[in-house]
Amino acid sequence: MDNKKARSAGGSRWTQQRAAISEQIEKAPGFVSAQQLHEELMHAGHSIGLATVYRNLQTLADEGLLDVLYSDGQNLYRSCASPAHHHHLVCRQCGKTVEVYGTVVEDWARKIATAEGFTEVTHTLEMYGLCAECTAAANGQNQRQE
Amino acid sequence: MDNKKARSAGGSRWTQQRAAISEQIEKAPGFVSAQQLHEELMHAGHSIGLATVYRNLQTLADEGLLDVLYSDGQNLYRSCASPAHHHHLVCRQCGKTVEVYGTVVEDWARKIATAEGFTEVTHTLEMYGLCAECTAAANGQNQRQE
DNA sequence: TTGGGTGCAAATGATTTGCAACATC
DNA sequence: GATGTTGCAAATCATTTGCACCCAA
Repeated sequence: MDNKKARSAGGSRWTQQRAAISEQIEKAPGFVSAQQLHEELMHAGHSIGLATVYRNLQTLADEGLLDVLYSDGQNLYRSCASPAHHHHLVCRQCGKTVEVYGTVVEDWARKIATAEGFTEVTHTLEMYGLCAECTAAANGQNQRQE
Repeated sequence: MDNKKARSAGGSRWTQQRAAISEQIEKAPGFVSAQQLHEELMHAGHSIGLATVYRNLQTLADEGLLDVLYSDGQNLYRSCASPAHHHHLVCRQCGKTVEVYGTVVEDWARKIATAEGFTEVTHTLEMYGLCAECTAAANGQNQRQE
């Protein structure tokens, strides 16, 4: 659960700061930005430099312990529960996130890429929508908002 | 072909600058950054402000005439040939881009999202890899570079 | 001990914005 | 002629970095 240290790569040390960051991001319900996380950490009583948060977030992401998402001009991070490759279905309205597993996309991507002669293929896939609650809310208040 | 004006939304004017930008980006072989495009325009003899390039790129993208891609801390734009939804397979090395069509991902995404109760689903999918040439080049020079 | 980690503040770099001059409709 | 657009420069803002000090191994 919180024993991320074991999963950490060899080259990096397990400091208090990293522990705090790692812990805090797991509490977050969805994706959070570095700044957001830093603020939360400060409120939680920790005293960590913003740069340290950035540095660790990057390191943790590199080690595969975090998922990264780019949105609105900034990177958002999220604790990555499973080491398995997966995607996200994020609610545009409330931010609710569902982790989606499945090899359909992977297989398809690999097939297409191979057909084109590409190797070392990776991909990024994110899905956005309105979750059930937000859809209901939207319909209840106004037919269409744009 | 180059009659993008017709496709332009009603609220925006078709200025020389927008025409130049629109034209230049169509010549680009792959994705280009705003700065890159601006530089090319200057070289091509046009005198356009960087801000104008940014503004137009955004507008054009909003109108669906351009594809946007975020990579390496900046947005990259590319002329969107077909109005049809498609994805890209980009070579990490040389930037060669292949447009990929197919409904596999779309169908899958819609199915998953619906199952989770989401509506108004959209998604982003980009694929990266090494194209045939770059793969060959990489193998020829060194077994593995990292 | 000792090299990686941290904190701070300054630096960077892409993108945005205020505002007066200007072109398009 | 009115209004959206352009240009420039200054302003933002997320992220990075230099460097002296500190701590985990």
